Amino acid sequence: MNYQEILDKLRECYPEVKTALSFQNPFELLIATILSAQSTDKQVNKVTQSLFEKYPDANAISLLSPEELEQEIKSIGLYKNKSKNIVTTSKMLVEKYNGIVPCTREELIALPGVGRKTANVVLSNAYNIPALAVDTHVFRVANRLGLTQSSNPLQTEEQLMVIIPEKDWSDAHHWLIWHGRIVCKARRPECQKCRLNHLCQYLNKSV
DNA sequence: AACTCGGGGCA
DNA sequence: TGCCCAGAGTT
Repeated sequence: MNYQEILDKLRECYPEVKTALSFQNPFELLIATILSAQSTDKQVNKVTQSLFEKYPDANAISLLSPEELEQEIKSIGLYKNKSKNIVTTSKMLVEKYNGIVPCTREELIALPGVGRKTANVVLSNAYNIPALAVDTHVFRVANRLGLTQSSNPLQTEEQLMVIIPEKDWSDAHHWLIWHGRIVCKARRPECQKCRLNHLCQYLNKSV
């Protein structure tokens, strides 16, 4: 399998690296990424605009009750868990890190609501620390294209980091997500429109 | 490994 | 009306 050919094709298909959650500072990116779990980026962007206007930092959100935060974010779904986690996370940021989002994977994952994928997003996008975030799209698309042969997201992450140059980890994350959302969808992938179908095994084999 | 959280967008 | 969404925590 020619990995480089697939990666070149992805870069060609998605030349400008699009980030659905384009947040400037680490705190906003962290909260937006926690909120994005199983929710669409449209839903998240709609909620975060007013949220960060009223409560711009960890200290402000740490003073809210989970019920108060629920009212701000209830339109995105899964809001009870997310409200509780975000308030607790904000309190931990204030108490342990002086309100600053930490920049190690271990410290990030220790925050409630933050798993490996969210931690990697913050590391790579907010702190420019090389990390390859694997979500459901990346996991599915990388397997279908034959970039990986993986049974869980951590395996996908490890295998992709071997194949892809470190400088491209963040870009590759976005290529694979965009491809997964637009073409290589979970249920009804549009293989006839896919510009990688000539070198993809998913069309001929059923994965 | 399976289950739960969930309102809103869209066909 | 039914299906699905930039995951994480619990059992």
